[in-house]
Amino acid sequence: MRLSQYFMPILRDDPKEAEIVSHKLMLRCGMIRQEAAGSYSWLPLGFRVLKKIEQIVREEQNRAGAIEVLMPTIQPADLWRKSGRYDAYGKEMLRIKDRHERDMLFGPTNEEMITDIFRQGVKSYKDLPRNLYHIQWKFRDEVRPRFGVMRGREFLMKDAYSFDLTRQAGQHSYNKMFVSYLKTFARMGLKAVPMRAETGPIGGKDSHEFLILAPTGESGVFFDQAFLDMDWTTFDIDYDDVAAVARVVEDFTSKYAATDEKHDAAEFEKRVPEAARVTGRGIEVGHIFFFGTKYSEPMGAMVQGPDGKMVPVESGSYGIGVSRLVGGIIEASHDEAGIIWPEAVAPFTVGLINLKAGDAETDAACDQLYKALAARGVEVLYDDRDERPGGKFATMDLIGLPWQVIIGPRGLKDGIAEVKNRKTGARENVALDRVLERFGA
RNA sequence: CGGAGUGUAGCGCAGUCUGGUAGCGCACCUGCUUCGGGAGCAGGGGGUCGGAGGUUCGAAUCCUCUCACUCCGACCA
Repeated sequence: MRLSQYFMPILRDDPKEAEIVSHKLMLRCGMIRQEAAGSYSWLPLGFRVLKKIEQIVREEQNRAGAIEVLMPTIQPADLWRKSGRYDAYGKEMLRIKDRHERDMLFGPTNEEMITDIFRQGVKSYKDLPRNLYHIQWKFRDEVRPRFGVMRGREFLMKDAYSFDLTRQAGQHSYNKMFVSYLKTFARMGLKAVPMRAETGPIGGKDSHEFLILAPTGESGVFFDQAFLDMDWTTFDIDYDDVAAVARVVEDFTSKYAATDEKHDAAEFEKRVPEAARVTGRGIEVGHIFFFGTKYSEPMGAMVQGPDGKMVPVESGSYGIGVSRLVGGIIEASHDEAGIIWPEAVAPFTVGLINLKAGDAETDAACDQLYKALAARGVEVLYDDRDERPGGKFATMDLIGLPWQVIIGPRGLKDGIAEVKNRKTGARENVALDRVLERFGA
């Protein structure tokens, strides 16, 4: 993409409504635009990141055996009356009437609808287990939305729902999601520590939330330093191996980790040596629940067991805040100059800087490299604008692409480009004809 | 939902107390000089002053109502 033809409205000053760093940076980079309290348009740069995150989530859900569907944002109220949550959910649920005066609502979550879908399609224990998910916009009419996309009212969420015949099978489904969450967040460069959680309005028996460390997080967190030293990235797992999956869960839940709601100071001090006690703030990026038959019973989601008897299915639900992750990753990865995108979610991999647009030789070298990179599938944002170098550097640092390739007359004399790593700041001179291979192209 | 604040150009702000031609910086347009870490000079464009009523010869400014947004607390992917 040529920056001269892109839509990326950069701001030099922080908009005053932004309080936390991710919100400021997203606005300054032109990633989002606020439309109402807690409601944002996603501009091209932000949209690319959102889609990258969504795709990683999708791949890891599929890998763990979940099956993608898509349910509507607007739901009929009757479904919720059946589960008893229409009244219980309170004002957070946005209620709407259609032209026939039928009660509708903008879905804050989908337990009811998915259970209804499941009920129609599955009658026998032979059809279990199943795990259905979708990635869809939710609306929760928060009393006080804030912090940009971190606590919006409208937000993109992945929610999965598992259905099993027995408690034990349900536990395995829960465990699979637990492990897939570790992998999902790790792929985005995050260490999301699983912590035992309150079940809240979703209700149920077992629950963990996944939190990433960030000073602006909304929850206080207390955990064992050993978590951060664990291997989050390389463990490979056979999701059908019940014992192996359970071992990973066991491994990641055996150490102390709690949010302030569940924190027990005495236990913390007993179980964690002083030097290893980490206390700080965390951002919740995922939350999983095992709730047994809480919804299947009232919703009549029954299957016929081997003995011919009807039994309610055991189910769980599993959420990842996809749009929140965009902010969360920035909170976890930025510096004074701007964002530092982990490569897996970066809107572009390479920022190509033409230091002297209008100079025939520099233009030619940049154009050639730009086309070659693009042709080989490297995502490159080419700053071909006629601007001064300082502004270009500042913009590129601000939007935080992992790599910068800097080409100007000075280096060009010797046939070299400069390659800069945004994260480390390290620069190296690379012969122009070697830049392609430098990016695996 | 309680408490506190703010609405003036794309962004940041002054002007409001004490009514009298709507301003500044950045950004944007034109020209010249510049050009490896946010340049200089000159010229220029852009505003229903959140909205509606009222007071007044005259309202960004005073009065009434209203809407939106932000922050602090209780709740949450």
